[in-house]
Amino acid sequence: MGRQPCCDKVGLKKGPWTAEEDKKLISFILTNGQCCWRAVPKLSGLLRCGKSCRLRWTNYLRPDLKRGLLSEYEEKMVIDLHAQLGNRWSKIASHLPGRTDNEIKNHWNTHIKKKLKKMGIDPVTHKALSNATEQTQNQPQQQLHQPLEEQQNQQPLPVDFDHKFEHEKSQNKKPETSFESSTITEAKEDDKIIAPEFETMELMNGFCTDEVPIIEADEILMPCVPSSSSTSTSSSNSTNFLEDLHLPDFEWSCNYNDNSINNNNEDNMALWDDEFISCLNLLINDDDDDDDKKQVFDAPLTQYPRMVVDSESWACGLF
DNA sequence: AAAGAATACAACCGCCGCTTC
DNA sequence: AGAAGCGGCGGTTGTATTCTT
Repeated sequence: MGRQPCCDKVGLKKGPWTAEEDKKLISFILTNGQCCWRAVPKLSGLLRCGKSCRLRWTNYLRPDLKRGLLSEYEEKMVIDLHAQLGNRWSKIASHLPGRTDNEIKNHWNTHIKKKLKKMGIDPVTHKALSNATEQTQNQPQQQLHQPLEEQQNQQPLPVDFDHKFEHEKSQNKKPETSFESSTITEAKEDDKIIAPEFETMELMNGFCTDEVPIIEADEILMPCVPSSSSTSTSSSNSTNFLEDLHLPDFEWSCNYNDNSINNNNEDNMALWDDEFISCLNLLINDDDDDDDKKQVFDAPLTQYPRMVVDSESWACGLF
């Protein structure tokens, strides 16, 4: 006998989330933390299944998400990680703070794939397209989940490491991957840090940087001030109301993923600062007359003991 | 200006491994 | 021990937006 079903699937709402639903979900999670997703819809009054709530939160509502296009640096990270991990988007995403697997997957399918093809690189094998095309055309589905071991035998084409990224790397806080010690053979296990090897990559010189707006590092890691450069062109009526409200962007700790240092939580994230909280107040209280919701975020942060605000916990989806 | 095509991305679906009972 | 649920993941789809003609 297993557990109770997560939700009876009758009468559940599907499709795009409304601002009202978002508010409910945010309010619930900020006051209760992420407990079991099964319980979230019932307790928060949402007519969604827990899975849908989790997805909405992790892919869209989480305050630690970066918005906008992936920077060139991030894009190269993705390419290199993809060369090593294949379509394991969540693993790839775990190396890119503030990015979700869904976002990376979408970006890969819409931008990077095309770029690589344009550059003559097969996006699946990361080898020169002339050979790889024939291969993939003959065996179209085969390598989507190519095992790591196999990929290690098919090293990606060498790509030059653009000096621009040296700069971006230094600006972009310390990446959790170590570029210096990187070789593909170091990628022993999925969960170990897998280091890109940009130093030896030369093909990236052909990267069409003019096709993609370059986001400078200081645009990616904004200080915690309301963003005036939201990428949203359609404001107001969408479910994208978080952007409309110009919630503060989010700054990762320099020592993201550095367990030895992360014990000291309070310095790690500037997320829950006063400004963010006041934005949330706006978010929750802006249009309803539901008085008992008001002041939810007026209280000091210490009243939310379940929220551990270090970046690692956020990254792990834990409170 | 309008229509059709292309693009971007949020959300869903289904599978899988782990956990619970 | 094994049936069944849960959470997470990757693939796919639907739709809104942007671009092109």
